[in-house]
Amino acid sequence: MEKEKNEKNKKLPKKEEINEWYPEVLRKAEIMDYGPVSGCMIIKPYGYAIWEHIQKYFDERIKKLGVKNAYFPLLIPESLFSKESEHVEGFAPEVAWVTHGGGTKLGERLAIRPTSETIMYEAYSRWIRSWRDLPLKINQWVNIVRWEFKHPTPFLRSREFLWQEGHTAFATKKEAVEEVFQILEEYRRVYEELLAVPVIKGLKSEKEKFAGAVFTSSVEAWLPINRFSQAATSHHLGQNFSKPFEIYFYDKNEEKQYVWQNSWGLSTRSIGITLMIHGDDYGLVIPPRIAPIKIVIIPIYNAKNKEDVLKYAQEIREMINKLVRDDEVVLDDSNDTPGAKYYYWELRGVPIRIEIGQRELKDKSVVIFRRDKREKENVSIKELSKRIQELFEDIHKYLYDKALKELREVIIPVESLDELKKVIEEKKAGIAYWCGSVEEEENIKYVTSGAKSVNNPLEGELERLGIKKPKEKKCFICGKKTDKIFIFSKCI
RNA sequence: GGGGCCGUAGUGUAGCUUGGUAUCACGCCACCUUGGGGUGGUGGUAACCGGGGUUCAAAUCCCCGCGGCCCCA
Repeated sequence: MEKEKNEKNKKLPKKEEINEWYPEVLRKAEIMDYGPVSGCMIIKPYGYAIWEHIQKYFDERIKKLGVKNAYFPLLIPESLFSKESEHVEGFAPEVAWVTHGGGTKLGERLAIRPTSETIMYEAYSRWIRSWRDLPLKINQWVNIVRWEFKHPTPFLRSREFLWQEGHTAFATKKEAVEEVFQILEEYRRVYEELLAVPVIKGLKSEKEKFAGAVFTSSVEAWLPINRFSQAATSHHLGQNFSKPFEIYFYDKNEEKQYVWQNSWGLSTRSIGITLMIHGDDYGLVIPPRIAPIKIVIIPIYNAKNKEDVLKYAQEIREMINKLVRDDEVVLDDSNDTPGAKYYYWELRGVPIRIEIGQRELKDKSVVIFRRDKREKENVSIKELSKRIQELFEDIHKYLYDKALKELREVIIPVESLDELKKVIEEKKAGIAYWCGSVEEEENIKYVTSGAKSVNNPLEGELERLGIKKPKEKKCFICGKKTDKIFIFSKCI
């Protein structure tokens, strides 16, 4: 009986019980912990290091596009927050308000930012005067509070989260719209190149677009909880904000013009998406490019050869230090047995493990274990550096391909609402030609008990990802002719 | 938005029906032992989610709050 219990604790079945697997593994691997308030979690160092990788990568990319970082206040006066009507309506239900300072009731409530359009644009209206002030491209890395009432899920749906929000202003609509897709492509890169997660670039439906936007584009990822997740968004705001906020400039002809604006964001949800997709029954599998610890070295010795083996392990470590940062390699010389260390580091998702014992010492080699496939191989130290680099690439590719295969298999072409209903009941996603009407989307949600439109994939996306299209180019509900294809699914 | 289940050391649990010294395992610390997939031993550490009520006495019964999970809309 006790043995049985111990065996059970070893493996964490991901597929069958992912809703328990996910928070349990995240906590055991020390990615996060719960805080005292529901939906507000602690990101522990091992999890935060992943965010730092994402930040570094994206920050460098946007700086090349001329974006500068800044910081705007957390608190937004209600009057300012309410200036754009669609925007307020969209966010009002989930805004957390500061109403008191100490014991004194404030004259005006202050919103804790659920997003920073309003507080930034108040400043933009003072900063932008001439065509020479444009384009203005500012980004901030900050926390956000949105008071969700659904069950919180670590990283994927929490009341407080971290993100970057870019807010840009242009003289012309053309420049602004171009940038929307430029940024969307950067988000695709973050997911596919860094996190090994395939995503679909596309446009949100009228119903699902950002409150206050002219249109919203997104990248979307499929999760093993049988839902799509909005992985990042890039909005074109048109002049919806510049008019109420009076953000205008005088052009070269001395004519007054309102600016054209965008906003775009990527949050810590990206961490949740990545970890949920790649993990397995042994715990996390962290893609090499963001792994806080990339290599763990396990020395295997007995009383007689301990010194020699450890010395050899040290040598190997120094070799590796040329490939990865010193803090990204761990030489685990603690007193646990090798097997115990294997399980420990596998739970934490370290991509590569190097085992070193008497045998390897003798023939100047090491055993390399790759976390993704859980396979071992023997490598001579001459080949070590090269092989590690190959493996990092290969692990990334393997994880990406595996996720892509699942994405392809889960999107099913449908020709009617009944078919969509069936597909959603089977916990998959549907793809259909659809006219995009808000009423029809409400009906879809009702009939399928909760499915939404995910997005309208951009030209070429479905081909790029190898996703099948439906045949007839007419709306699967009203039958009207249309060229627009949408994916439908439950979402988180 | 509606309904249900649950909360005991860091983790997983026993105890709750029928109120009376809180069980076991893992983990953690020390020492010995062991070492190529969770080595074995000895000793130690550590808990009743918070508040209120009932009672001589509450982990146990009642109420409120906080938190976690599930199902339906």
